[in-house]
Amino acid sequence: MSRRDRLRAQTSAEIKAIALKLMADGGPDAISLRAIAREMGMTAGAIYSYFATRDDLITTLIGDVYTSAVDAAEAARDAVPETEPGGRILAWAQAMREWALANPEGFRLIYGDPVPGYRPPDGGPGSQAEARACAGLVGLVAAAWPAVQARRSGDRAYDWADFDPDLVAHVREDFPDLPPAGIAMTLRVWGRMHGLMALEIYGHLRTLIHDPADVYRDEMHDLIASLGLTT
Amino acid sequence: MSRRDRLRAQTSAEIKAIALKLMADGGPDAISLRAIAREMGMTAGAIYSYFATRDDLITTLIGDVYTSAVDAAEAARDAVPETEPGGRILAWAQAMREWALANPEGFRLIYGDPVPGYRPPDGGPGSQAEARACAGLVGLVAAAWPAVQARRSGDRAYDWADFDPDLVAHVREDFPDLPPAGIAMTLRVWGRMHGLMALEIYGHLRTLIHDPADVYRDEMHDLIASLGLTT
DNA sequence: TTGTTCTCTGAACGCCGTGTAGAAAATGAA
DNA sequence: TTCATTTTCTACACGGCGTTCAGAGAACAA
Repeated sequence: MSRRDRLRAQTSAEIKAIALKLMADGGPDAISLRAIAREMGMTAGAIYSYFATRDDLITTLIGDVYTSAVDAAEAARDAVPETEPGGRILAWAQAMREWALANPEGFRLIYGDPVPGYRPPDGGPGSQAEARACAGLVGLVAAAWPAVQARRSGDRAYDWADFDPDLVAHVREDFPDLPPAGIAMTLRVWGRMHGLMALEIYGHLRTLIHDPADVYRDEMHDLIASLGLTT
Repeated sequence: MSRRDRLRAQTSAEIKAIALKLMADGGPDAISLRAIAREMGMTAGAIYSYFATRDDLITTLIGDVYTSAVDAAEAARDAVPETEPGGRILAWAQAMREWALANPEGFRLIYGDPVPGYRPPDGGPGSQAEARACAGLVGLVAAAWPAVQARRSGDRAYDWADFDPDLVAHVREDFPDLPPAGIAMTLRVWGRMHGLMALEIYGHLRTLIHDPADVYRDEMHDLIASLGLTT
């Protein structure tokens, strides 16, 4: 790695760091090439030596931010022994919510419209982080599957063909005992964790309840119970 | 209502209609005063005779769009007899999802970051429509409350003081038998309906599952069952 | 040293929201 | 009808944005 490469990596990291700072201060909309360049004592055009377009920069940021969120969730999950699948789910859920509250703009970046006009590319670093998050959730559901199976009833019969082939391949390799319905259940779990979190971050609960933490905790306990687990 | 007032109302309606069309075509970001004026054969400044600022227009649009969503949900709910509280919940949920799929940009407008830099005012028409939606959900939960109460356990003890005074006043007037925990349960129901919908609209399920409809239906059936109801 | 590659500037283009000054039109009273 | 008032709209300006492009200058490899 030559000196030039080092400088390049350093500048690239500085661009991303300033972008994150701007986002933390003024929301995702505050990420503008001109503002970043201003902060760095450069002109906006110079950034095009590092990122082909603004959306490229956003895509990279989404990957970084998403990765940090999943890191936090995985760490919290792994702090609970595997013998407590319910506790691991709760830990994951709470870690995600706490991360979201600490990084609301990051949450918007990942799960909302990141920035005016941005459209996520297929297979970007954001997708990779999302795949990691999805894999983590599948693992949590797989660990609970024996309990889940005992109470499931009335759900639609799912087939591997209902899901993305890549996802199916990973799941069947890592969790050979999990049937297609396990993926469907994973998506439901994800949705259930996401719902109250999204409403809270986007301010829809703020005017209704003083502290949504208890409601979220109750909901997660009910989720775990509905999977046939205990905490 | 004078001729001038009529013309004014008509122009105002045209501005909103064009804004909605632009939004449907190119997403919420496509709503720009200049684009609207261009479409109307006017200059951007003229719009300031009708809306003090762009955010004012957005606020009005949010109110309209939210109202149309709640109208759809209420109509679907009322098509199911009151003797089937579970069916009414399902109808509401399905109507909401179908509305969201038919108006994804509207969903983003209501539940996401509507437009760069926009911050919702307190007590705007959006809040009113949200209050209607909230009231509808409280009603659904209140109708199910006897069944819910029989299965609830382990939840935190809630107090009226935990919630917004206005909301509490309305609830206690309309549903005198509903305890504070009923509001908490309503928020949980809302979150549960919202989660998968938000993930789907923002494209996070698209790459994982071909048709999220079944997963959403299963989740809503489980929600209804968890309230002690049947469908 | 020379030739190449990379980085950055500065200016330009066309978008945007927002103001302001003044023209033009509609209105209501005399 | 005439005139003053109110409302609506244009024209222009300001600063912001992403993006492109020619060219200056520095860093590199030979």
